[in-house]
Amino acid sequence: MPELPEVETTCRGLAPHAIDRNIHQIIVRDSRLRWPVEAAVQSQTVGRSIRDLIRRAKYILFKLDDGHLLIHLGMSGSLRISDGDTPHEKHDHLDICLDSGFIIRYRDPRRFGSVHWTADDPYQHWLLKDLGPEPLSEAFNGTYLYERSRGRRSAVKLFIMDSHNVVGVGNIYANEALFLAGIRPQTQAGKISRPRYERLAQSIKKILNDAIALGGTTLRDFISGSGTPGYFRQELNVYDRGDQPCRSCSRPLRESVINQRATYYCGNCQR
DNA sequence: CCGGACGCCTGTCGGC
DNA sequence: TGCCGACAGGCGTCCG
Repeated sequence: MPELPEVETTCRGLAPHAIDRNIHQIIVRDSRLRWPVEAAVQSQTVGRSIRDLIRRAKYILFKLDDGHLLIHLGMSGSLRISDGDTPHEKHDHLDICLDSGFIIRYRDPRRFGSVHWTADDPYQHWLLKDLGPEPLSEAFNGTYLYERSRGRRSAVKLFIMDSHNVVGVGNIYANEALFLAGIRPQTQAGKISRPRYERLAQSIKKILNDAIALGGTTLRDFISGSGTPGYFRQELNVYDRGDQPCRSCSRPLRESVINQRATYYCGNCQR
């Protein structure tokens, strides 16, 4: 599913088509997403203009003249620009029809994503209000991770995937960042030193920035807002490379499971 | 409070 | 070829 770079890429792809366009119509073909699509998503948005598109964590915020649309892509969701003549396909659950004739089309086979409307400060929405800092902000750094992790006994991989601690880091980039930082994923978060957290924070920033620069990672079906795949897959050092040679030391990579999630690391380079 | 497991849902892939 | 289980990029909720 989309992690931060894929959501950012989606946002950037949509923005030129979306900003300053008026919402002409919203078609909801299936409201049974992670959270039911409420009537307000249609009733409060039609006739409004989109003034900005902002990413917060893995949410895409459509700033309207009045209120905000919030969209999360879940595990299998995508938002892409479609021309008005393209017929909808299976799993195309919602269309945002613009006055330009283009459609922002939401597809989500597994329906783990969701769409909301809020009149109030979107950052105070119940789904957003308890989120941790953005990983690419200055507030996120080694000192923050170090202090936040004291006394935590869970695996560092889970610690950085917990959106209360830092947002946007999913399974792919958690694996990749820990490889770059030379830290074993199963290490207890509370036992890692400050200098190692400095390196981990920098690794997370680097991996996310590099992935954004290449349009994200396409494993099977991710496509950007403008319809192109991401090219970061070829840059992955460990994810989905169990038993293949480490790109740094050539020893076979290891694969294990942490909290029901596939975990990849190099037993030699990561300690 | 913390940590871990579960479930939501569909599609795909590997093994038999 | 067909069936069946495992697994997949997330995350809110529940339980101990």
